[in-house]
Amino acid sequence: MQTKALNKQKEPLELFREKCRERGISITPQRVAIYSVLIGNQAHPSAETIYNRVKITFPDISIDTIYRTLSTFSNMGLVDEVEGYGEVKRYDPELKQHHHFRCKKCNKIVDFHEKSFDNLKIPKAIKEKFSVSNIKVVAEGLCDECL
Amino acid sequence: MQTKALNKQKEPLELFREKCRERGISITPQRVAIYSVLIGNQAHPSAETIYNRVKITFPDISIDTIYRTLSTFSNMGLVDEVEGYGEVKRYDPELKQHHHFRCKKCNKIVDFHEKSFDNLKIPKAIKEKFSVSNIKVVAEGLCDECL
DNA sequence: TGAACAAATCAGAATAATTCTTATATAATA
DNA sequence: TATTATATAAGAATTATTCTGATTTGTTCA
Repeated sequence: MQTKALNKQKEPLELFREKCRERGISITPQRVAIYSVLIGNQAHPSAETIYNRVKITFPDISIDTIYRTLSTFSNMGLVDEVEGYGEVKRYDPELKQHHHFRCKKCNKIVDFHEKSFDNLKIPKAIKEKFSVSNIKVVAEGLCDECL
Repeated sequence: MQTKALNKQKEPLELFREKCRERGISITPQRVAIYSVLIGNQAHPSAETIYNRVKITFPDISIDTIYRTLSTFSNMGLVDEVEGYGEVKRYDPELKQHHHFRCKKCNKIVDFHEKSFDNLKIPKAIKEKFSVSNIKVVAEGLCDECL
């Protein structure tokens, strides 16, 4: 059924448009293209990766637009910047609570869900001093390909 | 008592020398100086920060030596590279299991200890596919200064 | 619908972090 | 103490990211 496949795309794009309107952010074709690349992307892409994908349909887009747009999306809460280790920035379009496995060799980040990790109690010492908006578990090691 | 203060320095340095000998890594004055700066440093310093500290006693040291040495230390398991968000690399000399709070604004990373987080069970799906060497909890939000 | 204006884009320069290259110096070892 | 492999300094090179300035484009509202 084609309808279902189409809906998968349509829904988040409509959400995107709404969020833009709410915040008075212009809906430009570039932003739509970048957001479309992000939707459902599980690979925590870098700006460079996104740039290469968007260029296919948007050959004249500038890398600066990618960076600025990702920064805008991050401020809007449409994507998260996720932990790397001093290499390049990585972006995650998954907004539901989840956790990360990270490969120490190739820096791949893999999402996983685990209910028992979703309600960890923040220690008093931290909670009293800082304002914690999110808590996640990060497992580190070697991925299947690097093993 | 001066003795106590001195011992604090002497012990980890001896450990450092041993690890170097084990691995056949030369013990150079530069490496000793860099390791000394790291010992007990809770601030997850960057290469730049370490460079500035080491330069006080070692004015001619090269930034490249700092980078190479930190990389060597990381391979030796003397320090960990810790999660940042695409800014600069950060290093952590704390080897005991611990967890991190990270400020989303100033990128400060604060260690904390919480026994109940030390034995989280890695989900089967992850464990079966990857080799996990360490698991930690990362809390994110705003620190006291940024609030 | 179509001007007007603020906001967004492109292109390329600038900056900052990190790594590489090469010649020299030094730690380890016999 | 001489030998040799390793480490270092200096500066060039590379890469990621941001900035600048001129141009274009969404959005708004008459």
